[in-house]
Amino acid sequence: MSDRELRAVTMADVARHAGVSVKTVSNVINDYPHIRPGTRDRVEASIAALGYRLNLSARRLRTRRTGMITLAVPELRLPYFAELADAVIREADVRGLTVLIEQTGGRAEREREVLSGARRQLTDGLILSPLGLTSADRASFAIDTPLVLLGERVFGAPADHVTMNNVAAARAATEHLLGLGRERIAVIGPSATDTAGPSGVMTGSATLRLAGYRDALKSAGRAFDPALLIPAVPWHRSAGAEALGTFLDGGGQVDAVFALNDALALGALYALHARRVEVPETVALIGFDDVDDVRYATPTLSSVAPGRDEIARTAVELLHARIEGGGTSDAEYVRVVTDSRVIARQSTGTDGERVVSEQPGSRVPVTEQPLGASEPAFRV
Amino acid sequence: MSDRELRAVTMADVARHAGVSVKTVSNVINDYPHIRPGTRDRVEASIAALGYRLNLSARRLRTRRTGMITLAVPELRLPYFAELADAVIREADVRGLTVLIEQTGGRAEREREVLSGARRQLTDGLILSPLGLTSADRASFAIDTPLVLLGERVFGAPADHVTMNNVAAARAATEHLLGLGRERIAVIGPSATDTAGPSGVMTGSATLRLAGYRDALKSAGRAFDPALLIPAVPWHRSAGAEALGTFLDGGGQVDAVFALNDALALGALYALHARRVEVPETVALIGFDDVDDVRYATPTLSSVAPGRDEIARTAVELLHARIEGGGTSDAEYVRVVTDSRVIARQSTGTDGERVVSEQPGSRVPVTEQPLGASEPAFRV
DNA sequence: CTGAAAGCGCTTACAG
DNA sequence: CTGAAAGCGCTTACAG
Repeated sequence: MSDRELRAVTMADVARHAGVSVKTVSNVINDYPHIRPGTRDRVEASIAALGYRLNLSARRLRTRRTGMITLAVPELRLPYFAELADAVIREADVRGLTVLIEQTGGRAEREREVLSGARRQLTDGLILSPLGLTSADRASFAIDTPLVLLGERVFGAPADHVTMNNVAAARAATEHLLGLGRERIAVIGPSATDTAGPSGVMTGSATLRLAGYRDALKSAGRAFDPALLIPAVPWHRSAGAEALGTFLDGGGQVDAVFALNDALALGALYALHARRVEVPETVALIGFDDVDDVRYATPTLSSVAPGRDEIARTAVELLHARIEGGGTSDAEYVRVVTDSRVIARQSTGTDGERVVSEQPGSRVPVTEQPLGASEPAFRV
Repeated sequence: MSDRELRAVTMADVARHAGVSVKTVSNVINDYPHIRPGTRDRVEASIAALGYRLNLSARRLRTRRTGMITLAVPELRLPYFAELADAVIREADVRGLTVLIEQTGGRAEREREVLSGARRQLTDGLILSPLGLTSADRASFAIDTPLVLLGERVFGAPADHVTMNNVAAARAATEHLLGLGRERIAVIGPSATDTAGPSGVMTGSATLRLAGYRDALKSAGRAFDPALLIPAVPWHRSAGAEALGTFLDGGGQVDAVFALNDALALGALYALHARRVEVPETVALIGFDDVDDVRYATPTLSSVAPGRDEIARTAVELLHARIEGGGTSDAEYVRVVTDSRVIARQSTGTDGERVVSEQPGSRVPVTEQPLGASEPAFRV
């Protein structure tokens, strides 16, 4: 005999019981001002007495608001995204928003579904970290719900963007390795196409971080050696271990490794250990993301802290503002680049933890690109 | 000029456009049988032409179903829970359910909120992994929504349970260490109260796993030495590193460590490395949970695979059945114990990966406990 | 299959 | 503040 089968207690019941109008009950529940304390008490007593509970579906039908937002990430089991989700949930909580998490697996098809599928209307807005879709799919992002994009996969879409300071941070990470006197610095994580850079247009974390790496080499007067680029996809530990392992077993010689994310770095560390290569003595190693794990690796892993909490906070703030603002029709969007820091630990010869450098972010308005245009902002 | 401000396209509009009744449109959308193909095509063409989209809030108000379930875990950034959430989302997807994730931080107050707060009605049911609430709070679990409990913190609550095979698996893990000839096996993770066991009633992963450890010692004719219990709370890497570090620095002598979860084990590994203690030569180490990380630790970490995917699948299945069944009023609930396996890796002297033993699970009906009664099922 | 209509439980403009 | 009522967009029993 569950309550669910019975007629629900409604606001009208509460109003009758308390001897007030429905409007007053609604006012009490929604915390509107100008209610006499006595009236409020009476209503609250009636709510308790009748066991009344607000029906959220009814409210939503009326207000067209769900109070929820969606966070769509590739995979929750990747520590970076688990930590990001954690941070987004906390930030949303502060604003009274509830977070729905979608996993896309980094597949373009799932990302499109998240943007315009049936579930889209479960929430008032979307924070999406695309991996499968690219700038070429820009039209897919023109949806009539508030949208904030994360990462560097897509540019020129009609949405606010929050991105890491990839080029500057990668450059600083490379400079850190150069500062240790390392000469042959491998990069784990680019794919074959990143190394080429079709038409010079840069998108994707790999391409941007690679550009930072090349910047650093250039400034130091070092030659860029394509043989030191070690492709690895996806950016999981297993791929990092396999890629570096194969490289080393094939006679590859390096004295430092810049892994394009921490999962790859942890995999690389595993491959180095397995071959009895000393870290940092023989090979120095740095990752990117500064996930919790790196503090407990042996040796502890140097990494780039890309401002995960700032990303979460900014994304929720921007989305919330768009939701409150009511429309997504403004032709002007904002691109926020977060502050990042290079953090040295044992894997680059520092005991304990030391902030080696900081890369300030920025916040700039971006005028919507015509859908046909290419995005020239990030040419090398 | 966003669509959100305009009057929405409704089923009535579609019906008018297609020249059919609203009922027919509803039938098409809900995939009911007995619709002539021609009619279906006409309706679908009208839906496309008008850009119609079903209003989920309206449907929910009518059907009292949300199509969503809540998963409440302590923290998403703990790898075990990130992996569990990942698995639950996949299982729910298969059944057309969407998952809302709540983080409780393991705080009793937040857990109570999840059980009966305003957000409870956002979804049709709840999978909760309690950490703060105990069997003493059993009354809090008597809610009128379908509920599945995870873990071993709470017994006798009016809900289905899915738990790991803690005692048997911990016993097997300890036997694995004994089989290596280890004599002084420390346990990281119990709290002060677990070691005592008030009134002999056992709840909590720590107590159950500790019982398995003692079982194994007893069967092997070894004495139990309370000095080898190393308290560590919460079960994070940092706590594991600190706890074992302090123990070793205080002159503690061990040749093996059983960490009550993998995070503690990874922290312990860090503490051992920091003190140049060789693993597994000097100290063998095994964890519990078999999270992804342990495969990439150096050495790779032995662990207990507790059946995470089975837990996710079973929990979603049970919850789904309760939701479809409509009520939670049956006095009979089910307790599912999953199959587990002890997996040996380098930290216990195995190169590669080897399943050392398997512990079969079970599925038993449980009659609801009177709220006043104590739970005698798991006395030592 | 159709057609007309009730009702889910809110919020909110309206008249006082 | 009150009171009576419209309307959000569905689903579904009802009569055909």
